[in-house]
Amino acid sequence: MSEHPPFAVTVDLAIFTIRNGALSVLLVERGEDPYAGRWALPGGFVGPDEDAEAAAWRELAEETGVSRAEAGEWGHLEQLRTYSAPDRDPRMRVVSVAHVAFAPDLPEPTAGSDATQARWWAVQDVVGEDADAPRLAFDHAEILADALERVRSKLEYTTLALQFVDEPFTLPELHRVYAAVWGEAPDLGNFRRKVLKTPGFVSPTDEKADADAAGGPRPLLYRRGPGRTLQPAMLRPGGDA
Amino acid sequence: MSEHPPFAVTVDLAIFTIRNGALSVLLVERGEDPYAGRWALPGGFVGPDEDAEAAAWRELAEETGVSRAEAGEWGHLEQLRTYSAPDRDPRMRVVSVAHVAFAPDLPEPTAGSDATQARWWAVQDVVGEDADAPRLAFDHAEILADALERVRSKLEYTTLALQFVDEPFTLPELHRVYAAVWGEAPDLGNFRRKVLKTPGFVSPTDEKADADAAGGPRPLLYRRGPGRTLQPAMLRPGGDA
DNA sequence: CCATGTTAGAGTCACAGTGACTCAAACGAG
DNA sequence: CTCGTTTGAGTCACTGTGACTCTAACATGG
Repeated sequence: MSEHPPFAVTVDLAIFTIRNGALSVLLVERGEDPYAGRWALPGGFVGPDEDAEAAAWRELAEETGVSRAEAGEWGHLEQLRTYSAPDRDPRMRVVSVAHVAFAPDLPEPTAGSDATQARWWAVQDVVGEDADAPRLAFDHAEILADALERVRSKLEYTTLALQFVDEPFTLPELHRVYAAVWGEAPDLGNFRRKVLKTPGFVSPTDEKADADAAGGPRPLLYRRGPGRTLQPAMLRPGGDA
Repeated sequence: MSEHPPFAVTVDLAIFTIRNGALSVLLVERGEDPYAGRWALPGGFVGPDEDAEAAAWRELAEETGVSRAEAGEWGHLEQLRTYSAPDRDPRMRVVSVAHVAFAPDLPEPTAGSDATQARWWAVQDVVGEDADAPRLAFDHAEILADALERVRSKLEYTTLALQFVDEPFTLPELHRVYAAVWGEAPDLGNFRRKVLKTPGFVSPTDEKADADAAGGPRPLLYRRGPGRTLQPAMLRPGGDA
């Protein structure tokens, strides 16, 4: 009872956004061993006077280069799960409380202190088994896979997609969020019906979007509604897995 | 970068079962300060060579008095979330990886080393605001509330209810699991239709249960099916909250 | 042995939500 | 002005659900 082994506690973040129509995640290149030169999820140690969530917010603000107050306005952050395999860090015993964060399109990030550079990666280019896909450091490939599953399933039963668009937005824009995250989007007509019939999902404005080079009518603009859950859920097209 | 504050890492378990038709949770009475005499969730420190899940399995076996191999057969255990408020333990910085476990009716438990006694509590008697409801130690009331929400929602979209019954079982028995966990049960006829139409939920046998003192036809016996998810979900009767 | 109360399980009906469509109108580009 | 694209309205068949009813199988008490 008196010999508790010493642990270090960190947070790791899977920060998602949508860039150029593709779901993207922020990765940092490690500057030091172990895994020097490999890409990793941003993260850091939990401070003596903060809990894991506060540490995650702090890292989110640092890593994206916006102030913490600003981050609180647009961002959504939640705990994912904790990874604690004894050998996940070769140096010492490190337990990581992983978090997931969502944000609308952000500027190119600035590198943190312990990383040489940071940039957005299309998720497809990271989880793929291609030769040029980066092999992530530590167990971050597993964390990213879990985070990805979390985002995809949360789109089903919450209004989380709103976190990926800037206000005001159009329904086709919101529809493209689903397309980017799920890889496959529901039928646009049915999607509109579902969103508009769900109380509190979006609130309409009486304005129309600016003209689009692609042609077509100018779609109506909406704002985020107060609703947080979808009942019943929006179903993934091929989502039996 | 070189001064990482020292943390202790523990696991806490919310172990649920159904006793006398009521959802119940295992609590231990603390024998020492802090919170001596108060009831708490069972738990313990994560060992140097195990991850949090292994520690949780070990504690589950210890606390319920069955061997770990046996526990693996009937039990289901999963990580809930991690609690890391800086002041959650007055002695030192302790981060707890909480887990949830489900089991069919178990014998009265044996006390662990650091607890004077352990027993099953009906969940209703613990979360209630009654005068004789125990005030749980640490932040365990919050953990229990989160665990309870996890069980209730998992019943909706998984076949988790199977973990609460012994094989073979009848559909009315399974129905009473939903009644106990949700407080309110769906209509029995509709429940049967839903369960039987869901592929892989239950597999029928050609035997009937023994006679019941309450009368009525002897219900058919079933076994657990291989399916793990429900699509679409089973809806809670008043479950808008 | 019969009447009575209880319960398992089958079945019915109306309704909400969904997938897969079609169609008209609004727009930019050539 | 024409053509291709896109928004948004609308239709139709089908699935799943909630709220029922009805019958038959049981135990118990007279």
